[in-house]
Amino acid sequence: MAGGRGISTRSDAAKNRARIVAIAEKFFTENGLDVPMDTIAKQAGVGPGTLYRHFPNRGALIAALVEDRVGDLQKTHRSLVESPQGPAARLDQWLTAMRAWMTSYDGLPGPLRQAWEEESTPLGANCVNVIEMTDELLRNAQAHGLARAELTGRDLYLANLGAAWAASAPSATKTTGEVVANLLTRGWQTESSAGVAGGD
Amino acid sequence: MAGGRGISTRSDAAKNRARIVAIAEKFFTENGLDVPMDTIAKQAGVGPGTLYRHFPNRGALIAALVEDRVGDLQKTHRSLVESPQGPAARLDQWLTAMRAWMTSYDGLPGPLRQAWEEESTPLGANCVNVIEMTDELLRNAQAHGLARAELTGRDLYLANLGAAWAASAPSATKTTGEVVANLLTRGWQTESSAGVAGGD
Amino acid sequence: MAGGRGISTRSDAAKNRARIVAIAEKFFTENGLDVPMDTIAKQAGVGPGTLYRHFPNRGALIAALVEDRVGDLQKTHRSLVESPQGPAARLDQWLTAMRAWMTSYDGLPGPLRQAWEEESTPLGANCVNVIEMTDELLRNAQAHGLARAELTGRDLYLANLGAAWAASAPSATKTTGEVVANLLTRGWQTESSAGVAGGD
Amino acid sequence: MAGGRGISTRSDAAKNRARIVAIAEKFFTENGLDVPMDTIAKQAGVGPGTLYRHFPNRGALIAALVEDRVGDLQKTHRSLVESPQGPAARLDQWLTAMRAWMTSYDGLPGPLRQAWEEESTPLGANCVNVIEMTDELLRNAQAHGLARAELTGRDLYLANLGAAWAASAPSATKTTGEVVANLLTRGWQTESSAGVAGGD
DNA sequence: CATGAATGAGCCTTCATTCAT
DNA sequence: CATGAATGAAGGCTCATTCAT
Repeated sequence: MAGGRGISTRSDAAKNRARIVAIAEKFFTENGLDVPMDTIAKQAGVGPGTLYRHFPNRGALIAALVEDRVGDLQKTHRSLVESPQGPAARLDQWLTAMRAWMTSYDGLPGPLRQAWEEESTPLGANCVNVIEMTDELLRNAQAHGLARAELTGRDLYLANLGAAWAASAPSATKTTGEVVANLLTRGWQTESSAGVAGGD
Repeated sequence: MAGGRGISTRSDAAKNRARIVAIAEKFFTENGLDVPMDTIAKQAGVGPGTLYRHFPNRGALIAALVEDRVGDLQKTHRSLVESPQGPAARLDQWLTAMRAWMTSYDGLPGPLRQAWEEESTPLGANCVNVIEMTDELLRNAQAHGLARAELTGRDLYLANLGAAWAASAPSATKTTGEVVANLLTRGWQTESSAGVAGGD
Repeated sequence: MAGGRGISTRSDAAKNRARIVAIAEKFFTENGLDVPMDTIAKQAGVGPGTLYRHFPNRGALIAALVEDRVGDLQKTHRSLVESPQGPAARLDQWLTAMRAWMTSYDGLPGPLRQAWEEESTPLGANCVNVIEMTDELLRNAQAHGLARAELTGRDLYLANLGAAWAASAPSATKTTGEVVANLLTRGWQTESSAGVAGGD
Repeated sequence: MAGGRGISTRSDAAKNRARIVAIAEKFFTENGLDVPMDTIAKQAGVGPGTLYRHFPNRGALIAALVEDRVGDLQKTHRSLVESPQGPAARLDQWLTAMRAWMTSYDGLPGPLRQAWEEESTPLGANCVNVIEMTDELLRNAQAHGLARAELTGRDLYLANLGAAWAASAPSATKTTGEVVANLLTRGWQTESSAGVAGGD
């Protein structure tokens, strides 16, 4: 119908992709991840076929959006790595940022848990990426004796994913998230009870 | 309960209900909570109408199964309350038992998070119940200075729900659960980092 | 359970039947004929089995209620037959009363149309009865040259049933019924158009 | 409509839609409006999804079929308007045609009564349309003193709808419709009884 | 005679994804 | 490369009526 020669067509496609991403971003932010694909396509002014050309399935679309946000997260990571703060503070801030990323969209923890450690899937690749960044900051804290030695980035990742998920509970307040996070940082024990329960 | 003469007409109903519960238990355990109601009915050898007579909706069926398991949990609670162990150890064991309960069925944390603090729904009532038991053991630990004073049963409940959820990740190993739980108990910080990062 | 000897049981049954009728009357009046049988049984404090013992099916229950109202209609008929008014006025009043009967319950015209001329069904028997009463008053009017000779009670019955049905339209006003009835009485033609259209 | 190159993709959709309409027409004619949607879909050789794509609900499907028939009715209207016959005869013929339309399918009067005067629904729009055509012919008759002045198109529409409904009674004969219609035209009174009973 | 448990066909939709045009 | 039509499984639920207890 258009009849351009090739390059123009490509830019068409790029424009479409961009519009889809923008609309999906909006819808996912406002309504969570449960929006039907058709709705997104319609809003983006394209047919579902076009949507599926750019993103072979729902997961791919989510992954693309998530990837964008991972970009921001990487910036945070870089700035934390170079930050003058102590390793523990850095890790702490990192985890907070990570949880924010995990709750970018309502319902995101689900796919994130699903893709966890699946290096092959696009979403999984991002997860691995985030885990590695976590690992880096964690190791640094461990090197200074500020974080328990037996922990890994994976552990922190998954635990915080659970925290992010829990904090999205219907009757959860804003505080809820912080409390749960705090628990992950300090545990429920006091120093005097250490060794008495759990652990090791 | 079954009994001899006159009173019943319930013998058959009870039998059916029991069969439904047994089948649901089986399916939920094997395939998670997403089994179609009709499948359960069919397998139980009853019509959908009968299923819906006993359990007006999927939530009610889940609640019934969960309630059974809460029974076990209560026993655990009682034995812990009377246990000679120290308060911290008791709380620790309680939380482990609670997480086991939360993962009775694949997908259970979802409804549990949903019903959380809804006293009116059958499932919510059970949650409240569990939270209270948690609270009791927590307060006891707090009274001995073995658990941080600002925590509540709700906090521990929700955090552990998140942990239970996270530990159900597809590629999670058995260890995963323990590690996350351990994190909730002791936090990631070492003593020397306390105060440097995180909460309060 | 009661243990009376027979007569007492019978009175139990009668009491049940009466309660069912009373409740059904109430429900049908308030919510139309679409109320589920179970609802009526429950409200009447009996099991559905009992309900079905007294009334073998929904139609029978409706028929029983309708029959009660036919009783009133018969009184009206008698008083009209003995009334000093002219035959045309009597017929007119009769038709009004009949339409009121036809709309005793929302949705009644349906079953009435269905049962129409089925002498064998209980509801049909009532219809036949009403048609006969109509016929009597009509014939009287015809004998005085006040009603068109070719009409029968059946015709008037069915036409008024249609009118009753139409007057139950959602956005019908109170006037609607009267207007339609008036149409059935006088037709849409003026005298000067008689013979030009329709008829014969 | 089918066409040659490029524009379409609709050829198949149109074909499907046509098939659906044809099947629905057939089923509705033979079995009344109560045919399950799934049945129609299956018979049309399409999935239920396709059926619902074309007609978002049963009402829309009915409306589409009814609209087709309204087309015929409009032709009748035009030819009557231009007819050399007198206004009363025209109105009479119009009402007959309208009743025929109203009974296109068994059970149609129901939805028609429901949608009556709901300009917003597709079916309602058609009703309004028909009422307006009725009004036009009625006014013409009134202008010549051939129809009672106080009547409106709405009145005639609804009264005839009731007549159409009544004439669909199970044991109604072909004659029944005519008799009832005749009643609406001339009323049951003779001239000599005018004023004695009814109206005004 | 009452009870209420059981039946089970039937209904309307929704949506991720594919593929003909 | 875009379109949007088609798919079709799946799913939750109702209710008139029967019948075992």
